[in-house]
Amino acid sequence: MRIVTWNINGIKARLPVILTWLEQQKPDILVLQEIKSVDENFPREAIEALGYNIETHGQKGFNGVAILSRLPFDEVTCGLPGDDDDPQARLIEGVFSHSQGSLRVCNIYLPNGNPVESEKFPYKLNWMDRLHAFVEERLQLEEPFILLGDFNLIPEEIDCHAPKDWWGDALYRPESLAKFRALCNLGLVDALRATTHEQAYTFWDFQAGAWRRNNGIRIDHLMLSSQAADRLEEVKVHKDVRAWEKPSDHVAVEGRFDFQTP
DNA sequence: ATGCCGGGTACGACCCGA
Repeated sequence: MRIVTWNINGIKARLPVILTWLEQQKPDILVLQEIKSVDENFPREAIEALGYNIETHGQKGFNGVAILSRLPFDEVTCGLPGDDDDPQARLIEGVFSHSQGSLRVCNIYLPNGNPVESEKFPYKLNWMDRLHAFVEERLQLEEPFILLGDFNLIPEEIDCHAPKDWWGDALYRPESLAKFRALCNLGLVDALRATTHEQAYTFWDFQAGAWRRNNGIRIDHLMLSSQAADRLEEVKVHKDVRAWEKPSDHVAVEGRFDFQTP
């Protein structure tokens, strides 16, 4: 089973790229961040025509997440618990069946948090506290669980081109990384780092020739419960899509697992 | 380089992203 995360930076602007890529790659599950669309305007028909079930959790203008799946959804959860007044659409989770049981796939768009002096940074840290509590509960289920998406976190020096330039940014500073490590220490495995020690960026800024100069960062992750990590076969960063016409600034990151569909 | 590009809203010019 192939499960992919991709921050597509606007579903409307990216639809041709997504459709072409889905036809080529045919992943079992594709989770999207930054759909920047309300649920009613999500282009369902074109994607359903390729054989996908769709669940969205959108909002007007910004953020928004979605799950596309060849498998039927057994359950869907929208929104991160812990603050009923939070209007930002940043989490959607689906539960699916495989031949040995269930698989829980939780798609997140973790807040960026910049600028650090603004209210956006404490929002990020608070969101991570809420995520920690949520994941702690999920792991108690002791089932295959995949937490994936745009984490807006650079885990280590190797995951950015110029660590000294990034240090202090909301994506790479002590408070953010301490919470990320605490999350990992609940028992989540970073799928890419479990399979390679090589540098593997997932984002290159549109500006300043970042792609041409390979000035990238790794912030899109698949984090696995032990029950999911035991089934991990391969991780692939679909770097080629960054060079397509009208690309997103992020690329797709795929985990291949040996779950068999019923 | 505290926004150079690119997408959003909405139709002029800001907001937002990493």
